[in-house]
Amino acid sequence: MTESVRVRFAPSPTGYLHLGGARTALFNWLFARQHGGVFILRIEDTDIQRSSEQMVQGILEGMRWLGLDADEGPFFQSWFVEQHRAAARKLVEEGKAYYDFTPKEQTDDRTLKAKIVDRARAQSRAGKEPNPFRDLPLEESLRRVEAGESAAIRLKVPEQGLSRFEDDVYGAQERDYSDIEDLVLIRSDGHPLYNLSVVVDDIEMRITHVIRGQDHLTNTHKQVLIYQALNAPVPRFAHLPLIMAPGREKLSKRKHGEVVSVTTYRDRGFVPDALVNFLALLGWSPGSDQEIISRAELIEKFSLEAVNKSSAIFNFNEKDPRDWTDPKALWMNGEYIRAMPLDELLPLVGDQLKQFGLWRDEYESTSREWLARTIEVLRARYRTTQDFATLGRPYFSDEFEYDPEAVRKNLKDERLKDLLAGLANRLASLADFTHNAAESALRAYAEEQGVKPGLLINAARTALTGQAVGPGMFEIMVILGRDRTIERIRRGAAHTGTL
RNA sequence: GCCGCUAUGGUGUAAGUGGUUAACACGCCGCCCUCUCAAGGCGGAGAGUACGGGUUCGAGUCCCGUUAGCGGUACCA
Repeated sequence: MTESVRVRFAPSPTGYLHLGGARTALFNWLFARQHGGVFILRIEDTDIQRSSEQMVQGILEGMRWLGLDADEGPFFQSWFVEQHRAAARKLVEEGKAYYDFTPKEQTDDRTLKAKIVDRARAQSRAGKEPNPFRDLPLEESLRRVEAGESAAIRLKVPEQGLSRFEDDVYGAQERDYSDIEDLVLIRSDGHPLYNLSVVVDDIEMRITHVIRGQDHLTNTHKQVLIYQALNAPVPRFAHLPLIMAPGREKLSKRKHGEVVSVTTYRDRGFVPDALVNFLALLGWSPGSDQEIISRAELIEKFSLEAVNKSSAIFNFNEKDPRDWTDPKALWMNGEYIRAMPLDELLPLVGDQLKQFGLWRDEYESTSREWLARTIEVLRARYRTTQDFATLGRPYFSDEFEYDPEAVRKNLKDERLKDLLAGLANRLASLADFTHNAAESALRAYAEEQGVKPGLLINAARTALTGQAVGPGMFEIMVILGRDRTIERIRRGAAHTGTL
């Protein structure tokens, strides 16, 4: 009987779901789906001080939006603290771990990192000193603990030999036991520590493949030791290369803020499938030239063996508001907006229109066709669904700004004041206000007046939308309808020469 | 300091077991289309594969060294 695949995503709720975490979740999810396995969500909330309910909700929200549904969970690691303690006690009884009565060192986390390095440096220079409590007889240890003396529990790490495991991404891994210190399993205040907790939980949840960030690669040796001490089967491990910020900096929630938060992408108009597609290509490739890959194909083609070993840079530019995130991510999102069925795009655009106060109830009834057509016309030039509400505002509202640059370019000609007024009259007298009728009328009028049609077309576009760019001008007229077209052209005539 | 991981254009990636001028996508530039901007089509610039040594008829691919970046080194996760 072959044990079916069971994987988990185990974020700690000390911040929102960021892109690195999302990609880890995605790869776990893809792996599970591909193997018909189980994807488990476990929130590692044992760091009570830094965890918060709000962050938990944020993570859940992000995963739901991305469509990474868990088959089991969410479980909370804090539920299993007693089991973690019991496991440690068992190891002490079996002589595989011991009570360490060394008083706890005070650490202020200001200079924490430096302290760790200092200590490690001193140790590597002078050599490790054996822990005096490592071989204390069990009876004596228990007596002292019962007497109320506080002690941490440490794992006995072999003094000699080599730890090995095979990583599904990084290959064979080795580490000398002498480089691993007797790690603390349970703090002297009874609080179980990370390495113990994950292992006990992963055993309990019968995890078969641990897929997580590469920052855990070297610590995996410690965890393997705990599995062995607990007589539990060691799962397979696969570590994922890290995602870095420009300049090869670590991607940090604190430093890089919203660009790395999944919810930002939802709020700013990303299509979930597009972000999933983009994330999948960060550190993995199907081995072909294919860039646009559907979720179903991702499930089919994904493999841990094809995951890259080197870290990838997520290339956003904090200064440019138009290119607020990785240009390739924006391009890809545009591809999805262009290619996806209109029925699926409609509600996403609708959400943005609502967010910007541009929604009208008739878009769901009498104007549904109009909305669909308008989105169809606009989608070729937008990269996020939010663009419909910002760049596309003139199509949904009469209140919009005239871009000074566009006015200067298209409405500065003095003759336009009369020409536009004349054009408005011509359009008003049209029997049928259609694309072709409007175009014929405009071209005929231009010829009569001895001007190039382009002059009137570009002027009209700016009069109608305040912009110098946009869809074909007669498309715009049809979208706006006769009344608004005429009104805006007259309004535009007033703008001529204002700048 | 010690241990480990990594290294292909600006970015993301290709280049089965070493085999012709290192490929694709994004971005950038130009042309076509055209009433503008996109989209689309076509083309261009941009790396000789971090550096230095080997092995080999032949190395981005194998080996060694160096450098750089990253990770770990905690009674954090």
